[in-house]
Amino acid sequence: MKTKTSRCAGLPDAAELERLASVLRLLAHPERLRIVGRLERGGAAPVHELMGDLDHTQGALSQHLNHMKRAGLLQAERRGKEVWYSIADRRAVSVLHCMCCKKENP
Amino acid sequence: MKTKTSRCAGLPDAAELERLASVLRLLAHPERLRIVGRLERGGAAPVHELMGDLDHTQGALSQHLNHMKRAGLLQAERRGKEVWYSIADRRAVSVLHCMCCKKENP
DNA sequence: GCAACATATCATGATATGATGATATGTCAA
DNA sequence: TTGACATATCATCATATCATGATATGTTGC
Repeated sequence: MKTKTSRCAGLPDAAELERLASVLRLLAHPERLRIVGRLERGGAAPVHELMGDLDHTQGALSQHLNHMKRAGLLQAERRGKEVWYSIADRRAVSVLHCMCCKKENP
Repeated sequence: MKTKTSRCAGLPDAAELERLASVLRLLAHPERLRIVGRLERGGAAPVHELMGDLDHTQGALSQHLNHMKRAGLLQAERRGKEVWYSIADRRAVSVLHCMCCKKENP
């Protein structure tokens, strides 16, 4: 027996692959990778602090944060005037770490 | 002391982040994720076999393969009329596995 | 209410990426 | 050398993404 998926058994289906790809698209951006790294190392932070650490304009940073939040990668919590962001999906950190490994096969 | 990068120490520099992001951009596509999964599970294969397994048109598949090859994610070897592709950068597989994990934090 | 601050959203033009169909190149066998 | 097969590349159009600057919303303290 040889179906179209015989060598792809166990792979996510089309809809799930589309979801995985859409999350990866968000991570596939240098500034957003920096945001993930910053939040991993420095912990949760309000936007203006991230602005200082990462050297973004306010509008651009806010859009990056909101995209990642809507995708579930980050979570946000308002504390008074500030909104504190932190990592909500550990796959963001995992992917960053994966990418920083050596690429060679063992 | 509090520099702009004090909470980002150890993160890759801007050029390296751009390189990581460009590799992730390639993986951030459902069809290319399927190609990685197929090559991981079924091993190296010529293009026409991938075409059958993955249900792509020839031109589209060839372009995906070549993009990933140029980025070093895949490698290609000609055997007679055929060109056999296989995975060259294990990060491709790692990222796919990362993405298939549960997203919840422990 | 108003001022000051923190964050979010919008509008726009520039650039990148993707799908498709056509065409070109390379390899082998007869 | 010709034909058949395998793969690569090209041209084009449609769509998505990005950066930027302007503007809007929400929060607090006075």
